[in-house]
Amino acid sequence: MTKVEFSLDQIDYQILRIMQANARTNNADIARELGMAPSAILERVKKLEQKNVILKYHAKINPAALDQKLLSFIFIKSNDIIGDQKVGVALAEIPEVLEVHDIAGDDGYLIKVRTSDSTGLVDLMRNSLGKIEGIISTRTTIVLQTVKEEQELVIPNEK
Amino acid sequence: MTKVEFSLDQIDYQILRIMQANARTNNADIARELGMAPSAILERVKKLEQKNVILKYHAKINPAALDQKLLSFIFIKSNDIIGDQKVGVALAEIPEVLEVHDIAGDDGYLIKVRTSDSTGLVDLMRNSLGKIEGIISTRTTIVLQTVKEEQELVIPNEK
DNA sequence: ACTGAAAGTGTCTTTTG
DNA sequence: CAAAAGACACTTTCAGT
Repeated sequence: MTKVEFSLDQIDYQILRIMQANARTNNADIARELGMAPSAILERVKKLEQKNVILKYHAKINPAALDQKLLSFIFIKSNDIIGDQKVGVALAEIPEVLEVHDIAGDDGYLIKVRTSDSTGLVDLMRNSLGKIEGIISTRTTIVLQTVKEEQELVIPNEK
Repeated sequence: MTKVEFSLDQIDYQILRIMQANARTNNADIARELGMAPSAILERVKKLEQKNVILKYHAKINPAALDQKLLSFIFIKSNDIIGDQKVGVALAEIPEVLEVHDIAGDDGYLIKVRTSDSTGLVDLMRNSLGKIEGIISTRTTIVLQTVKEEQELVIPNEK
C-alpha cells in the first residue's frame, strides 16, 4: 500500500457525487451538467481512478433476486496476535462473507454475511468458520429488516 | 412494495457477474464475452433494471480521499414498539449513517457509520443521535482496520 | 427472445490555446 | 489545464425470424 496524495477540488467532488449516484452516467452527460468539455471530464475521471479515489464501479444487485434473504453480523473472537491477521484473512476468503472488520477492544472481528436463510447460515458456520484455526468464539446477530443500506459517502459541500 | 417474480437464467447470471465486477462494462463488451448481439444484452439489462434485480450502479469511493477515515458500528437500543420503526427511520436520515439494520433479540438497531475521526463520531453521537427520541442506550464498536469490504453477492453457478 | 442493420450519439486521441 | 475536431466505436431502435 503506497501513500497517495489526494487533492480534490469542487469539480472533482461534483463528479464523484454524480458517479456515486449513477456510475453509468456517461462523460457527455457529466460534462453537460457541469458546463465543461467532455474531454476535460474524461481526464479528471481517469485521474480519480488512478489516484484510487474511485475504487470500483459496482452494480448493486437485489439480494432477494439471488435468494440471499438472510443478513447476519457475527462477532468473532480470535487468538490472532497483534499485527497478525490470519483469522481475518481466512474469513475474507469466504464468498458469503461480504465484510471483515478488525475491531477494537475484543481481540476480534466483526463480519457481515449473506446467506439464503438460517440453514445456509448454520452451514456456513459449520463448514467454513468451523474450519478456521484460531477462532475462539462467535456471537451472531440476525438482521430482521434493513432500513437503510448504502455506500454513499458524504461528499464535502461548496466552500 | 409489490411482490416481484424473479426468474433468471444463466445468461442473466453472467450479465450480473460482469456488472457486479465492473458496472461500466459496455453492452458491446458484454455481448462479445457472451457471444450474443449487443441489442439482446441491452434488452436483458433493461429488464433486470425493471424487475429490480439491478438496484443501482454505484461508484465506490475511497473513504480516505474524502477524509472519512473512521468506521464504526453502533448498537442502539430503542423503545420502538414492534412494527414501529420511528428510531430506525430517524437514524436512516443521518447522512453519515450508511446502514441501519433492525436486529433480533435486543429491541434494537445496528448501524454503520463513517466519520472523519473520533471527534466526528463524538459530534455525531451528540448532535445527531442525541436528538432522536426513543434511544435508550448505545454501544459503539470502533473498526481498527477493514480486511474486506464488498457488496458482491454470490451468484449461482452453472447447473 | 435473439439477430443484424442503420442512424444517432458518445468516446477518446490529438491538436491547439 | 481546458476546449475543439475528427475518426472510430458503442448505443439503441426496428424489422425480421
